[in-house]
Amino acid sequence: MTVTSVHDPSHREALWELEDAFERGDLVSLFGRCTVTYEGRAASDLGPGDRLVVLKPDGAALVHTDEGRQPVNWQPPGSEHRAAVREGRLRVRSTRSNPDETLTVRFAAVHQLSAMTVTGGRDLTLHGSEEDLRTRILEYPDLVEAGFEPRETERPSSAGPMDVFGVDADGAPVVVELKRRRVGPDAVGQLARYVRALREELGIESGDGEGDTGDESEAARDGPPSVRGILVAPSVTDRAAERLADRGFDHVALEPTPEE
Amino acid sequence: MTVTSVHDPSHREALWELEDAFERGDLVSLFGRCTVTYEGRAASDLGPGDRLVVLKPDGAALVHTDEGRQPVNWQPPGSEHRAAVREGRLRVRSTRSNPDETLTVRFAAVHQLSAMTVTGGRDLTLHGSEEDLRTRILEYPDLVEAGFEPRETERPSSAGPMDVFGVDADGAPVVVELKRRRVGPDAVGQLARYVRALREELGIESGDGEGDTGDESEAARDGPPSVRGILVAPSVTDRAAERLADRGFDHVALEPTPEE
DNA sequence: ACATACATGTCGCAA
DNA sequence: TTGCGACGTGTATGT
Repeated sequence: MTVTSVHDPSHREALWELEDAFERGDLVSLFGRCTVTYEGRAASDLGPGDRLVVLKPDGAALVHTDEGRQPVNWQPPGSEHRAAVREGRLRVRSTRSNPDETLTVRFAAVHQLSAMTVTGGRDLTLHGSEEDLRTRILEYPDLVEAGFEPRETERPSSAGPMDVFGVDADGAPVVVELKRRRVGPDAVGQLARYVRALREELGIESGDGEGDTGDESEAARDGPPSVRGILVAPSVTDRAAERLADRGFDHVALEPTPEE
Repeated sequence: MTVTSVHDPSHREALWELEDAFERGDLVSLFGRCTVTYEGRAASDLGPGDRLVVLKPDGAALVHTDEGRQPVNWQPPGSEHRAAVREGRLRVRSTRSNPDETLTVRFAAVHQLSAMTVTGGRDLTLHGSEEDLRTRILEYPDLVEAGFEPRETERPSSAGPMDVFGVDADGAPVVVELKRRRVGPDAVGQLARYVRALREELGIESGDGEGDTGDESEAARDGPPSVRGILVAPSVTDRAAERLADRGFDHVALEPTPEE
């Protein structure tokens, strides 16, 4: 079954098993009492305690306590695991460069070590992402607005690619920003950057500005159609709604997948 | 030693051990061949393969393949684990509400099950965060600018709390936005929101505007001191630098911790 | 519970 | 390699 398992190994036994597991490219799970130090983008110290250490053949390292979704310490894939016995204790060290980072786990005791050769798929099929929302809109553009016509996705601009570019029923250019979930003010800023970039590109006077003082939102009412901005998201926070209004943008409430 | 470990248990044995482990509040590590389905904020399916499943007493659940720092599937803390045998197979299900989410792991075979009662600290001391950067600046304000005087941290505004508020050598109000690492355009937008909010609050005409057309950044030279914006970060991207210039903001290159 | 911003975010993609 | 934005982001904090 290609699973190795050792209960309460000596530090030296644990070292042998670890080195064999690294050699085989196994996924390793290590229970033990240990301290952890990290130095790299930041630096951290973790005092003695029981933890679960996971060492992956791709270089990823995870140190988990009994709480939280996040590891208390970790190392990204691409790192290199090394094990050694120093002063009679097992020490596992994972390092990478760019940036230079080192994770060191020093064991007071190893309670359990397991290693498994992994086979089988790792492809996840996910539904409900922003891409699903885009697909949905391209298939049913009227969900955005009656008469809306998508022209391009990921359209490039000086501010980066806009999610969907199209024209409204009056032929006015429309920038659509998609979010799969409720959004805050940041998304409005993003949309604003795209709209602004497109206005510059099209040589349109930014008549309604960026709403810097919040009192210019009516400037676009009468003139020729400028570039419109539409934020498509399930919902928006109050502050986001304010900023949308300031900028003269619209919000369309839409879920990435149809409601049941 | 409070570690339970079972090699190649039957599905029913695995169930018993799991239930005991849940009862004890153990941290569980489970090697096995399984499929995973998730339904909640999104929905996903994962075909058969060998995986490491971690079940924490706080409700967190993690499904790891042999690759990546991130679990391929998970459930946040606060969820409830339940185990059962259905059609002769072990099934582990973790659910939570708000939002309603369910993670289901169906095992074809359990290779290894370990459970550990966790003791010891889980407090991490971390250095190099944004808070360290703030501390550094409050201690040595000249790092921001000669004559800079911090007045308040987390100062409230209609756009949210600004990292540091102070005055420059001329007595002009200054909003400082801190970032612990190299930043993109989003950070400039954040700073702009705070500056804008403070200008409104102080009743200052936004004379130098937002630099919408990029040619007004000198407007503030002669008039009374307006609100300045300073972005303190190790470095900025080109696009962020552009936006800083547009808005008439300054960038100060500074690391969260002194260089060695 | 909601809103907001940080994070050693991680991850994927494109220039 | 860097830049940029999505993510079932998670996590803490304030309201």
